[in-house]
Amino acid sequence: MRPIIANDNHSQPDWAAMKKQQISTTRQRGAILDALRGVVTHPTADELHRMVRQTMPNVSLGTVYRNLEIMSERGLVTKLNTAGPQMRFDGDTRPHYHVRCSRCGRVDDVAVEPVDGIDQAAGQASGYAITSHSIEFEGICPDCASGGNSEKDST
Amino acid sequence: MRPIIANDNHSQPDWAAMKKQQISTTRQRGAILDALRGVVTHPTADELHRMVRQTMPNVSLGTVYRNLEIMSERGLVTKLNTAGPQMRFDGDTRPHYHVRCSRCGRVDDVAVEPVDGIDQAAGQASGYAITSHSIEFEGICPDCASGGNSEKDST
DNA sequence: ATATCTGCAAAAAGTTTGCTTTTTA
DNA sequence: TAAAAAGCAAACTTTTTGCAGATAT
Repeated sequence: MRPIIANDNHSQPDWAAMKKQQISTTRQRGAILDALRGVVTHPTADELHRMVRQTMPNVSLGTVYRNLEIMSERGLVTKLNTAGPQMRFDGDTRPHYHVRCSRCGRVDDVAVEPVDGIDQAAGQASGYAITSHSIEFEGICPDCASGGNSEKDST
Repeated sequence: MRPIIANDNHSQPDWAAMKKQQISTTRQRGAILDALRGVVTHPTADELHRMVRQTMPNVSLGTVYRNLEIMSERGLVTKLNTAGPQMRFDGDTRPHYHVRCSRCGRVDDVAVEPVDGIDQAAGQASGYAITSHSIEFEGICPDCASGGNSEKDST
């Protein structure tokens, strides 16, 4: 069970990654990437906007969207296709699976080994040229299970 | 490879299923369920609306949404969490996986055996009480691969 | 008869876009 | 100083909702 640790002590944003991808290194972009990498959750654009605003109060939501888009194109972050009406983003671009709490909507990583050979089987069964797959588990998170929290309800 | 066949000759809508689920049997609801069961694709609400309108021209989009919602709650249809901005629906409620064409956005069934034991592994790894999982493959569909069509582009 | 449902239109929610000014290379 | 990006607001797309009239049990 490989722990997926958040990168919490940011002295400097990861300008190197941006330079390598040939996108300009703006303060906002740095802050957005930092915020996303600083959490193990999978925030929506709006949540990220609120996070970034704590240190940079007039970043606009449009900027957050634009940067998440460009950074996902360049492989610095990942767009998640989880259930629910909003896009979610992941600062960990290594392949891994996700689980969504059907009660509160929270999305966590699942550290199981990638299922092997399934892309090939799916290719044969469907006739598609498969490039990847994603798995989303659904269940009740520990917090919700322990009677605790009773947030959103996003089933 | 179990073929998933569409139910194309509808003499009568499936009133029995609705009665069993205690929801009233309206013409619109019957037509929507019929339309969805009549295709192997996974239409959006809007596509379904257009399909139903061919035989029932003043069904409203709101009615389509409301019925898909209630029928998915009662297990007559399934809401799909595929990538892309729109919800898609599936008239086949048996557990199975899906593949989405990254070029044209089309979504098909994938007849591979459900991966066994993975829910338990995910439960241990995450601490969630897992109830289910879904897999979405991504790739290029045969039509797009053969140079043919060049529709939406929904990557 | 009464509860449920429909059609319509307006409202919400989420995301994208146009434009002007500011920042980066 | 030319190209890219930010901020702001308006536009767009998809889904939900309120309400009056119609339909189902």
